Amino acid sequence: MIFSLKILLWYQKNKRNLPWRKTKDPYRIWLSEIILQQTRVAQGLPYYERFIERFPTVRDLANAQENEVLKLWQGLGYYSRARNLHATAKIVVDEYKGEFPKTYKGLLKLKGVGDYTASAIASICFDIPEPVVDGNVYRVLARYYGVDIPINSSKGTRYFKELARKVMNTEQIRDYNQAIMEFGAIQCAPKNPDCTGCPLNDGCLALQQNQIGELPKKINKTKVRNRYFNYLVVVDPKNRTLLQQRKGKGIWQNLWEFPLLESKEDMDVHELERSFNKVLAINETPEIYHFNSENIVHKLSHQHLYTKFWIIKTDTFLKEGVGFNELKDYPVPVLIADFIKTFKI
DNA sequence: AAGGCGGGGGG
DNA sequence: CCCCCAGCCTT
Repeated sequence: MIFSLKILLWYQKNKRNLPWRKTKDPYRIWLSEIILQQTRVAQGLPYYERFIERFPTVRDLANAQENEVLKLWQGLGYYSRARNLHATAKIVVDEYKGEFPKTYKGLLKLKGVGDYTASAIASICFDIPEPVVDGNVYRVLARYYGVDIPINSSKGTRYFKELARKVMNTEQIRDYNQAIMEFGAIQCAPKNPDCTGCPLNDGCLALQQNQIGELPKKINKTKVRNRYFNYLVVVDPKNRTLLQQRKGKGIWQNLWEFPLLESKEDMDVHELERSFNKVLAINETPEIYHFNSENIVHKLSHQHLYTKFWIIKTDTFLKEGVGFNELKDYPVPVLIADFIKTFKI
């Protein structure tokens, strides 16, 4: 039996029951694919349910405020996905009469939709024979066909897309694309895959050559940057605080946080007393103490954030202040959300 | 071609 | 602790 039929057969027996497998609605498929970018099914699933509940149609999503979309996305990471999701919903409603493009090329024009996502939507919704190549597919193909070209090189990108196209099942592309991903996620897992019980073990080159642990190959290039964050949690006489929205280029764009003083190295209370007014417009000398004496280390894949929260009690009434009980409405990074959970005035 | 962008779970 | 996840965008 050929590769694609074995994959399809395995899928029939082993596929999980997932909500986006019950529909061909482009809106729902698109939403599920954006959520699942670089995200495990288990983590994305509750977000998908909440998005569908709150935004049953693309028009509902387009009519929302970005803050609400980001709030619903909070905790899922890669927030450009949420911003692009919202922007694309508006474009689909305003410029495409509420209908998603029905071709691979048309889909590719949407913000936040790249080669993988366009292929997924095209094949699942419109039966277009375009192969998906995600992390799972890279792994399955690299192992089964014994390919040691790095998957994150430009040569690898081209090679695996071509290979995927060559071995796909065009008649059942909708099931096949989901099948090979599901196979990679469950049977051909990244670590300690169950090769003994695998229905494709007889033809698997990596298994024959004892290369399961070495494939797929990847060029490692993650460099971690250390940063020191001092969050200034102002408390005024009416128990209000200051919150601001992150703008510009870096992490957490358009999410909210307390006024931030970033430093080259760890700061103590004396340094903070000297420099807090670079960020805050407070005239008197407030009472300042730290919430955590040891840095809270928040680890992103590419940055380690050594963080202190400073409580600043001021006599000044904050005109733009936000009540602590209103913080729950603002989309914030997990780092801030964790602080809010544990901080009691 | 390379770098930036989150957060969580598993081994 | 390291790796990887239904990737995409900018430079």
